[in-house]
Amino acid sequence: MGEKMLPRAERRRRTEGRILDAARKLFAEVGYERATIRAIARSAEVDPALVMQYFGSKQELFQQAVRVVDADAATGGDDLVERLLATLGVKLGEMPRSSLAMMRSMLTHPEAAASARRTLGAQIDRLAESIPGEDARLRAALAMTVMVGVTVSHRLLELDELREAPPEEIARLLRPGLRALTGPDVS
Amino acid sequence: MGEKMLPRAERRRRTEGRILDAARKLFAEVGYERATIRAIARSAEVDPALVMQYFGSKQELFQQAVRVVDADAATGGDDLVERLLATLGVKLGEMPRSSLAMMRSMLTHPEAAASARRTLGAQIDRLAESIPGEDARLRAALAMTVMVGVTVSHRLLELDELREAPPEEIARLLRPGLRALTGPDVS
DNA sequence: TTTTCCGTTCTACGATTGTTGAGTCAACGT
DNA sequence: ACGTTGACTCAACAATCGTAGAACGGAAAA
Repeated sequence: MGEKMLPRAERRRRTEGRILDAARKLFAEVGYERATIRAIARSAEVDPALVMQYFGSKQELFQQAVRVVDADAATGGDDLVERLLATLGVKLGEMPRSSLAMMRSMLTHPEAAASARRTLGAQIDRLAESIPGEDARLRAALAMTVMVGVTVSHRLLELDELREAPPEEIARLLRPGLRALTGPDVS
Repeated sequence: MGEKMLPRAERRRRTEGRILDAARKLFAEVGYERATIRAIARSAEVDPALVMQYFGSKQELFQQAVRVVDADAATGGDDLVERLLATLGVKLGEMPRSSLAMMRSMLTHPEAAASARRTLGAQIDRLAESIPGEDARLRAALAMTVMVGVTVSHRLLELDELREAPPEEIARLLRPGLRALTGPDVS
């Protein structure tokens, strides 16, 4: 029908991509445990066994699905706080599926938790470099904590109050607090 | 050995309590899906079938386990922000097991998510009454969002940076941001 | 005591899960 | 043209899950 005959390598790349996309979608929607390999395969229009053959195990499929390209330094020129708000996706309402997949599972799946701690740790390190004072790391951690809270509440819990509000409004209200955290002066 | 002969009603109450405690413990530690009825029963030193007989289903057991007494207005005299920080348990490092159980599962278990939304919504309502301005609800929601972030990162993800920090320090750094959110003046 | 009740356990069912190995068929190298 | 590779499917296994029903045994009621 719609699928023409393609060279083997190309065809493989595409199905592998379809599987990864379906995996990211389902992991992000229902988390690691409830995202069945069978459901993922069905969503990718593929036999469940193929998923195993390509990725070895559900565990490895998950790891590959949440592996991030880590290219969020795109908006690098801006202010520190502005970069945070942009990364949060609060301005555009968008966010990479892989990150959502990781966050959805981080409370119930040990490997996802480890992955989340690693990612958060790295961002805390990077953030702490731009913060003066001895408690730079703690401040950075708390800033990331705010990001986690907003993302979880907005994107995963889908709290009405946040979904209804315009992104710029959220960013505007969050700004002072983040400045107080990352800035040098605290009462 | 240690268990004396007790009147039937009393004995029932105790085992039921043991089951609920074990359920709260496991739900809080590994979340709804991974907290097996068999594991809960083993932790309560009881046969799995008994759990079913008492609570009907795993779903009902969970609901009863996370049902909160909602008595956190104890520290009612304090300031608004101080009450928030106290409720967060950031000062004492404690938090009710039932709340942790609910939060652990809220991203992957639909009913837990609904329960979390309900609880958060109620607290947002209560908080919004003390906040002036038209965006009171959004401000209240964002304040709760911060609480969610800190709790998730600290108590559930067990982020090193937060675990190592003294609670008062965390409260001190969070205060300005929460004041900016709940207070009347924003830049 | 005898009989009824009920806290508790034993055993098992059916469904679903991750995972495996044999099999099919078209695309490839020669 | 031909044998081989590799993408892909079929069917099944073992384990684990929530759950149901029958049975035991001691406490309560008669």
